[in-house]
Amino acid sequence: MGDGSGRRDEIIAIATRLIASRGYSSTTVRDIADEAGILSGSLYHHFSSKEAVLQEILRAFMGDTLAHFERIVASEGSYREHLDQLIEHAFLTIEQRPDEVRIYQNETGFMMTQPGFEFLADGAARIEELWLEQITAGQADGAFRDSVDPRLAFRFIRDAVWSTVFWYRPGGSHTAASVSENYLELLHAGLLAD
Amino acid sequence: MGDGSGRRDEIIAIATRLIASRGYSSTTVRDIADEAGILSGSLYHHFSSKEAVLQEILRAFMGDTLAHFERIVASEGSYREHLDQLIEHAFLTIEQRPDEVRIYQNETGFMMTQPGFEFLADGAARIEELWLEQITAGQADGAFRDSVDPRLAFRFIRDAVWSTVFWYRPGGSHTAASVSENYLELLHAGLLAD
Amino acid sequence: MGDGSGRRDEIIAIATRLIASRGYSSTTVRDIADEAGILSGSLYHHFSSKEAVLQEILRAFMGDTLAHFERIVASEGSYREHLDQLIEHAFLTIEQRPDEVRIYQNETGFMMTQPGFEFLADGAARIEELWLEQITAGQADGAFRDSVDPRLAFRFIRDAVWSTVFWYRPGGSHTAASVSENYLELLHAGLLAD
Amino acid sequence: MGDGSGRRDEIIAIATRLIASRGYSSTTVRDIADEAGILSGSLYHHFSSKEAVLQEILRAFMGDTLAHFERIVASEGSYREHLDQLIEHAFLTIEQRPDEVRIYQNETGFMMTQPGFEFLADGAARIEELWLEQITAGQADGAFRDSVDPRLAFRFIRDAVWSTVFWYRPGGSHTAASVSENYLELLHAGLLAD
DNA sequence: GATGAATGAGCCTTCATTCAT
DNA sequence: TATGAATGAAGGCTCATTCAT
Repeated sequence: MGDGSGRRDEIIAIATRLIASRGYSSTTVRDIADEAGILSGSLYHHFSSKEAVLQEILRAFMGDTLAHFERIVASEGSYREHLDQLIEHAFLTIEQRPDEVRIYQNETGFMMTQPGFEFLADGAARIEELWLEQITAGQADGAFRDSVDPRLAFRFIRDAVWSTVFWYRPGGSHTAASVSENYLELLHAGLLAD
Repeated sequence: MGDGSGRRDEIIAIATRLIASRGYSSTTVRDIADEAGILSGSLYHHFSSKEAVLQEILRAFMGDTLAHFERIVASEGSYREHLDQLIEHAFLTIEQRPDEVRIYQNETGFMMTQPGFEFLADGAARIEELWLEQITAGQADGAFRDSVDPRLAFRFIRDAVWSTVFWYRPGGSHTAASVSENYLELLHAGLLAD
Repeated sequence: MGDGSGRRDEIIAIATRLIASRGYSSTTVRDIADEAGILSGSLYHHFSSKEAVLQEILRAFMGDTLAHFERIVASEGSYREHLDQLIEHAFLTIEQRPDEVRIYQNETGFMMTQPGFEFLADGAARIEELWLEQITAGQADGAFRDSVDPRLAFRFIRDAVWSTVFWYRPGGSHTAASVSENYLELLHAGLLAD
Repeated sequence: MGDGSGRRDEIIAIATRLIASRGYSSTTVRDIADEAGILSGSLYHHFSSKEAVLQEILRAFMGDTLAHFERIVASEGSYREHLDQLIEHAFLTIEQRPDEVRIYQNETGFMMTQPGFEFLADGAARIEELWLEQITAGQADGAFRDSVDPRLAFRFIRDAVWSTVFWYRPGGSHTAASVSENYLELLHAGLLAD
């Protein structure tokens, strides 16, 4: 990752920015080529199709995210610490690679079922499995409230956290860290006063 | 609402279903016309443009949602009760009008800035304001934990709740009511065991 | 001519105004119907087609013009007086029925060859014939310079005069009468000083 | 002028012929593409829109005409000689580039006010100015009859001369030169015998 | 006379993709 | 690697016209 043929990486970077802001189907091959300073037909020397570009973007994102998640749950620490780290890593990703997160959030739903994008469903399944293990184990050892369906808890957290990419803007009234902190507090203890 | 000219309403219903499942830009005027049993050009007897169809769908949805929300906060009850009712109404809407919710979730981001869709930004702003009033008032009277930024709390809830439309399917292992119940518990008391 | 069924005449009047200002092919049946306060389909109770409307406008215009021209050349007076009267009548028509003149000038070229519009070519031929008689006769009796091809003289005058409809606007620096006067002087004696 | 990219020039030539004979709005992009032996969509590789084609045709015509006119009035010679040369150049243009003249005559009225076609009004204004200078100067030095409004004289000549494009056909009973000669005589000395 | 709904043909334009050079 | 030209399919939309009510 990173040793790519220069031009290819440039194009991926441009495509990522464009697709994140306009959506995949509204971003044309010409848009991408224009910003790369070449003709649209010339893109096909680097990628076999428009879909292949998206695939590459999503595959890299999914791979990295999964790898990080696996590393976290494999590390030392309590289930609660793991959960917090998973969440914190999500916020870190949103801060560092917002375009990829936006693309993932926007396009994954429609693409997941397309041929060639099976890795999306597979990855998502593995991620859910991995979170579920932490939550159920944490419920079993008394760390987490066990009246809540683990699957629902996972989706609750996942959706709340990753959705922040659509409105969080660095330089606003919150830093990524302060959003993370607030969210963790809500997640830990809820909204009701003690 | 309800007195519609029959054919128009039929077309809106078809368009709603199609746009919800394929996305606005991937749904063609021909798709809609085909399902309505007419030629694509004939759609323009009923609507001035494809965008006008989307506008009508979103406007109705936004209007109804806003009206319900206003009614809830204007009703008797504590801030906490109001918040719970707002959330429960969201889940009810997701159950009863999932296609409209899906469309709203998917298309609002890109459309909000388009001319003719100003009502989206206006409505969203009013909704945020209305939730914020409940949260801040509830913090002031001690019902809600006041260490959390009300705006972040609102977005946290909003994103977690409305996102369920993308994966909740009636007839699965959860009813809308049980999802609602689990989410409320998490929201109230958090994930950590007492 | 003139006793028409009210509604018909209204529609003809509207169509005349519209076609004069936008051109025949850019004026839609809907444009006309809108201004008449009816639906476009309802126009077909009055006219069998869009072309029929144009035909009626042009037929009336051609008929009136031809009738006037015939009356002039049949009246008492010298060839030169006749020629002046023909020209003056053209200016009068431009002042009183500019929309019809504009339509005639714009659409006649393309329409003349269409089936149903043979009256245009026929009328134009009769008009040319009628002018030519005056010019050749005037040349024969010494009133007109005979070094000029009569046919060219006719077209020269016709084109110069009728073209004024495209730029003459009442209320400007010239009245129709003063334009007529200037043109007659140029036509009589030319631009060169004596 | 002349270095054009081959294909582009071919297409412009085809479009010029077609638009001249059918009118701009009745000439379809398909018509043009068919004659060029390509698909209609392929035209957009060369031109950004149908309007852009018309714009290019008219811009070239206006530019050339204006340049010639400027050269004439800047040359040595009396006002009368200049005027005659202006007229003769118009006839030459009609003979050599009749399609462009036809398009200019037919479409300029409606297009002049469209965005992107401002050069038409600008050019027309400059041409009028340039003719007016000759006429008024010629009146001042006694060459031209000064009882005629120069503006009316200009329009009289302009309309009579350029209108010939609609009926002049080479190979008929007149050559362009003989039409030119007759018109000049009429313009110089009028129709009345001395 | 008019409405309301629809037809059918066609229009301009966009876009991913291909391929000879 | 890139260009330049083109394809082929489709897309949103317009418009004259028809016809049952």
